[in-house]
Amino acid sequence: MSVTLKDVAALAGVSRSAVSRTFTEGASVSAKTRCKVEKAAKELGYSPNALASSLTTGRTKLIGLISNNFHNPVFLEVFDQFTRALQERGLRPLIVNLTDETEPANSVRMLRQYSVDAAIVASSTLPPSFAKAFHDAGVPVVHTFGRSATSPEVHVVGIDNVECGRMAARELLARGYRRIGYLGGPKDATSAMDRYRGFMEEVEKHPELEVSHSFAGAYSFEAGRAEMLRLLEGSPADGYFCGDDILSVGALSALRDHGLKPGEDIGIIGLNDMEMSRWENIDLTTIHQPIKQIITSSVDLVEEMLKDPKRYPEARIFPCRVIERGTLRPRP
Amino acid sequence: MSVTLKDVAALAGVSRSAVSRTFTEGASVSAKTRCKVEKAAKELGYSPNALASSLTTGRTKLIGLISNNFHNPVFLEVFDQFTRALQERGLRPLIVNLTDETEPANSVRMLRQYSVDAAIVASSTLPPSFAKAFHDAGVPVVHTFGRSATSPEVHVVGIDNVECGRMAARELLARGYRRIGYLGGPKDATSAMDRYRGFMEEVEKHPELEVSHSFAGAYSFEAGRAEMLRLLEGSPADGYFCGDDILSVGALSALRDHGLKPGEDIGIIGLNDMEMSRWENIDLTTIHQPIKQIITSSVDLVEEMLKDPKRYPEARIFPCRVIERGTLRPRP
DNA sequence: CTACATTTTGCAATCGGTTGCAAGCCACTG
DNA sequence: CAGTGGCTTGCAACCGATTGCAAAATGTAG
Repeated sequence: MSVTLKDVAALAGVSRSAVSRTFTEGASVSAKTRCKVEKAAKELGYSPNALASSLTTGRTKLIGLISNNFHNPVFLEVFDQFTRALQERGLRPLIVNLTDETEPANSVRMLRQYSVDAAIVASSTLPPSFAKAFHDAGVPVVHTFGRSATSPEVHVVGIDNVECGRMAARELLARGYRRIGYLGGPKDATSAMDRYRGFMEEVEKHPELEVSHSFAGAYSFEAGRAEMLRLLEGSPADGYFCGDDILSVGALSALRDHGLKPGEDIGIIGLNDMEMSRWENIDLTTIHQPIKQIITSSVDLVEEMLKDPKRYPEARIFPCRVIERGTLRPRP
Repeated sequence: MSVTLKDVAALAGVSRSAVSRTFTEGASVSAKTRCKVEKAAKELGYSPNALASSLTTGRTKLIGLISNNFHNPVFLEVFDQFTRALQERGLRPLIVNLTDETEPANSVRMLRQYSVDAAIVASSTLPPSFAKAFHDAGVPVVHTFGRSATSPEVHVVGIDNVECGRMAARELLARGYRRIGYLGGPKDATSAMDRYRGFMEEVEKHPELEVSHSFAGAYSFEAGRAEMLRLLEGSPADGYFCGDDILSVGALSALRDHGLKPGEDIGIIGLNDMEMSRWENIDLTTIHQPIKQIITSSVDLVEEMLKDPKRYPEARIFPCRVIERGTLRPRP
């Protein structure tokens, strides 16, 4: 079937060790044998079996990438960045699509079976305990977009969702909105609750405000749209913080159905700044989350952990900022 | 570090073979030993090392998933479906993000190093030769969304892009468009050229038509928008077949900039029927491509190939149909 | 209880590599 | 030329599993 170490060794007239050594960084081989081996390897089209070598080295370079946000377009960017960042470092993404699963047990077992060197939980909805389960099973883990904590149990890279909630509230206030609402993601998503907390904390400083809140069933267009349609049946607020860009886009679609102009009749501010939010026909004012930096940093952290699996847990929090586009009225 | 076969064998007081056999389907073990082993395994939290076993069985259950469409939202669905379909069958997706690479050599080498059982090339832009390279390297391969051929060299699952071009042309004609244009994806994409061919073939039957065509730089919103903006500078057609939904959405955005109403001033028909096309604020008339069926079928085919790697190559072509929404004028 | 068929079991080789160790090689020094 | 030290090299054990084979255990029939 496939060509192995032994075949190359035979052709080159050297021992198997010699072949192995020419293919491992920093091993001691003379220029002469290296040359012979490389020639033989090329001739046979040999490339070393990564899995076999993992048996002795204990390294597979496989990284589990676990996610559940397959209906949010921002995930396409996340996914693109992650796979590229990993590849660039010679690491291989092994994907787990959680769909609606929220228990880590299956993913943990599976990724252990494949001896992944580390796991990345890329989700803003799963609780810290999810990532913790990997840690407890001895799999180094980074929780990207996870809940930030002052004393994290596992590595977390992302944003301060509570602060983002405050930021959104302040932005609405600064633009003169007085009847304001939070339209969040699902109640069981940590990010939805954290953003809610920050938002409420800020608006409660102003007792004169009329404040409302509600939670969509998912981080999806349909859920955002459905929730906004429901709100429009009653007496809606005039400025909303939608807990995520895709919810915002759904909400914008609902406004349009009712003949309402975003930014004029009702204001919307989102969170994420996904590519689509820049599209001229969406033009969403939103809080920018530095996705690329977050992901690069996550992968950096993964690499660090490969060197030192006992690394002391750390939270890397990146600042966000408001991107002004067309869905909030201008500052006075 | 991690608990192995040997540990379980020791605790259960049986040989390593016995342990191995209790974990492999259809091996001969008595109920008694099986029970002892399972108890010991549970106690130690043992789960077999898939990579070690792959050494002897020659099966990894790893499937390479190769793609380059990370800027087209439809890929999110593709990706969701693929990862789920594979997981359901106990297979594990190992991702390769090609970005701009068009040479198969690197991916082939990498996937061979990881001994994937098969590869899926999920791309409508890469040529058949790309997938062929995997086949030639001894890696069973399915080219999903690939160019359909009457005598394929490797397994292809997808649609007949030429026929889709014809279908789009007929639809525009049936609705009374007489100045019609093709706004395709990049010229080096097989799907862009195939759709173009079918489209032209059909319109050339009607010499009275005024026909134009152009190709966007990529399958992306920006490229579609830019190309349509360019067309609007001159004298645009009044009905367009955009070679892909994301191009259509870009084009729609351009129309809006010029104060033109899609479906009234200028007609647009897309291809794919991605989720977003159903959104009320997009409402794109398009040709539906049965993505879910295509992907399920692709994974079925992968499973077949695992049983019989020498399986005779086959093209599985799925019919498409026009989904009427709001961006073409009604049939007379 | 014996003879024979059928399971069940453990031994040992194997999969494709890596690596500690000791021996071999070489050049250089005195 | 013997002695020293630094590189190279091959041997053989090992990583964590699977599996053919033969021995052992069990079951069945006479």
